[in-house]
Amino acid sequence: MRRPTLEAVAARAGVSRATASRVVNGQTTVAPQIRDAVLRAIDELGYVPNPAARSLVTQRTDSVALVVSEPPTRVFSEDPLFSTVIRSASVELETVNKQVVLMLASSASSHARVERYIAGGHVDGVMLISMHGADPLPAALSRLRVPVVSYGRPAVPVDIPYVDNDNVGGAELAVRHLVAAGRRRIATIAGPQDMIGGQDRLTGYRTVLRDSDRRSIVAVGDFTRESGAVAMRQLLGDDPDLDAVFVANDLMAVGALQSLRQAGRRVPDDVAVVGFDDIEAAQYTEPPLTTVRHPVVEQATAMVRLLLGLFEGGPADPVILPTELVVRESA
Amino acid sequence: MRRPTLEAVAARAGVSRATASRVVNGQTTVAPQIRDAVLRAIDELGYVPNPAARSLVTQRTDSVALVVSEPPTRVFSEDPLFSTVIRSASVELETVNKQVVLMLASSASSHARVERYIAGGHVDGVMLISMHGADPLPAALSRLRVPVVSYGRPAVPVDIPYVDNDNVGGAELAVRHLVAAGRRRIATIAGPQDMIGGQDRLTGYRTVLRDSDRRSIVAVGDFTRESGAVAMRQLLGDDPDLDAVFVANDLMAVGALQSLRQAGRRVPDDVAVVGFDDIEAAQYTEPPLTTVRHPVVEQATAMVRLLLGLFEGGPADPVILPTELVVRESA
DNA sequence: CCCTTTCGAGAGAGCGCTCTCTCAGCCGAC
DNA sequence: GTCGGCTGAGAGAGCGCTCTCTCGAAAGGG
Repeated sequence: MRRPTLEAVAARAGVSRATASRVVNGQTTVAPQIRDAVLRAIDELGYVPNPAARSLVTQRTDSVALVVSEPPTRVFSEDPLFSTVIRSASVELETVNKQVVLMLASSASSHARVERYIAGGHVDGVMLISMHGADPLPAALSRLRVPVVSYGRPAVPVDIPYVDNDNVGGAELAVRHLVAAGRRRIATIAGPQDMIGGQDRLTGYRTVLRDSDRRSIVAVGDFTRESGAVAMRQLLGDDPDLDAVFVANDLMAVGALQSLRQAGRRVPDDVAVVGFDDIEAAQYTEPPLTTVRHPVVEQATAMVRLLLGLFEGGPADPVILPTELVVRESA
Repeated sequence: MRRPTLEAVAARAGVSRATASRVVNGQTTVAPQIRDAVLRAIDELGYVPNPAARSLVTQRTDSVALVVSEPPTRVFSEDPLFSTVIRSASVELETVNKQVVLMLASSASSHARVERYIAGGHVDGVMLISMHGADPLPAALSRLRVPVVSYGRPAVPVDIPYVDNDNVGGAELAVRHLVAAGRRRIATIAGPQDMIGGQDRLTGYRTVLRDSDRRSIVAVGDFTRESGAVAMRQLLGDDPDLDAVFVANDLMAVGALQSLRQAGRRVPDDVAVVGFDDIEAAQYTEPPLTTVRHPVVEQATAMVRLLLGLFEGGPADPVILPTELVVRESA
């Protein structure tokens, strides 16, 4: 009781296997009545092409890997960003009938697995989400002669086209907003300095502060809520008179708000807070969080398009998307 | 400049293709020195087996589909549950060297796509996450003669083994806690009644209220934060004297807390609140949310094991995991 | 009316692998 | 010394599909 093959379809329709194949693949050089006969046979037999046989000869698989190269327990489940990227990329790939193979590359052993898998030709291309500077995967994959694109600029210089948002510009937007509101002592909770987002957002902060003749007050977190709370306490200890803080992502900003509340500071009256990312939760904090929005969905979509472009021999130029300040009540 | 084939490996090692294949697949009937010669050839050539050719003959693909059958915009990105399930399932499948193909089946057209894909034999089995009663996918997939398991009991009776938590028992735990605390007017914000979780949690609530001689006060939400806020306002309108509310999931509970705050009710002094799910955010609400925890990671892991068991001809019995009350400050 | 062009359909050679069948060689046993 | 059994290796048939090449027939031009 096997599945019907193209051979069976051809036999039933009274044509050759080649002709049946032509119909299945939508070639136009088939006479209408023959085409109909084949389609009828396909329908009656419930024929579905065998993808393994097909990709054996075409050398294509019509699926792409989405590699999330982060310790999954920490980032993946907590940060809604990942779900959004995965969802948007899936939706976009669906439109061109390609599948997403999801791979989590957390440990060194899974790195090896991913490499082997990609090298095996299971997929036509790779979308890589990796923010850590120390990550060896971008370099390893770029050596594999498989089309690779990255969500976010790779932290190490490597020849992979990427789609990113304007982290520096976004941070500048945020800090300029605080300056314009007359804040004098503007601190920042920076992200990890081995991540591009962490670096660039700190750069933006520094640039604006320098230009507006203010002193920088920096604490460093690791993009988790908890680290934001800790960093905020530290900042308050370092400079009890600070009147604003730019936090490099919303998750840490939520933690910072918590610490400010515990320290008896009113937001925004005593301390103004601006975050970065505009995650869902930013709307529901007390008070609602002013933050820098970057177009996650568009970025994911652009990444998919970039990869599809690569398949066709298109250009491999990075794409940078603009950011936007969303003013709520926290600043 | 093609990739090396098994033929090339065999030639270099001076053996037949069959012997090279034996080495690659770890068969023991190969003499040590020949085995070493083959391994050396593999290493020198950088040989990686072609998965399409292999699965053409073995009829296996070593990958499984994870089908998320929900309108993705609404549930997927907002509910951290999904990320956790996806992550846990991926990690578990990694241990047996199988890949996850992620498929979002939101619209009718994507349902068809998923069906075609599964029918095409792209994957060895399917893990289905579908909570909606009206969803035709579980029934469709169960007809396909492919091993299928479900995360959560399918809403329509269909012959698919599943892994679920004890929704009824969990709700009873929550409501009994409120009764024990001396609450008299215990309302509930139920989930959608076309979802199993929605139904069962309401059943649990009703059972305990009946047994403890209290009147039930019900509003229905759709598991989103927003709907929780709306339902809470409605409940306060219906019965301003209510002193407790059991909310069928944490996301709605967060919305409910917001409405309670806006209505000037203190939690838990005026109104006690118990949620369900124990999502990350439950720890960070004002006040921290008392809720029913169910083991999401374990459930996902059990689902994978169930599917792997099916591959080996194992039993197809549903698995029900216990729930646990996490007491924080809201009740 | 014949030859060339075009169009539609078939034949058949692979794609790279697994796996059964076959067989050579070597051992021990009678 | 011969024979049976067993181990290790090769030959070769497919898995189901695509795609080039070939060819017949119909159509059009000289």
